[in-house]
Amino acid sequence: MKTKPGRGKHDYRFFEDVYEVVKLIPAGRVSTYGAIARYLGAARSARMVGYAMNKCMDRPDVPAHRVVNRNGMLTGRHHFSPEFPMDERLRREGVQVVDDQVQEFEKRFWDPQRELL
DNA sequence: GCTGTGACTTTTT
DNA sequence: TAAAAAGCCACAG
Repeated sequence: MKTKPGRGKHDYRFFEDVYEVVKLIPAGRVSTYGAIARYLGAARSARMVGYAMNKCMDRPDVPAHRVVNRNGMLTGRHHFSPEFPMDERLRREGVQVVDDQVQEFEKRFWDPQRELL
């Protein structure tokens, strides 16, 4: 991803690239804000990834529930609709979640840098 | 174009 | 070991 050809550096949309990566996360797997930020070449912009997620709530095509913090904790569950909670969506995909914590997080972790190359 | 902000992460008390 | 502080930066107003 990163900057697309033909698109000036000024027009670079960080959020758009975040969404693209998030959409690539396979069902039943989870990734982290930091990993996504690193893959996009903005290692110090992990917060921005979370910020992007906040804005993507009106985008059904972005599985924001598969993005957690580096400890596998569902820090953003309160931003989801109460009728479709983050942990419930994950469980439906086969991810065990106990007390806002992804179980076997290291095995579920999906690193775009490694998996996507 | 300056200011505040945040679904993070790392370092320092 | 747990809590607090500090970097970090794209985006919105």
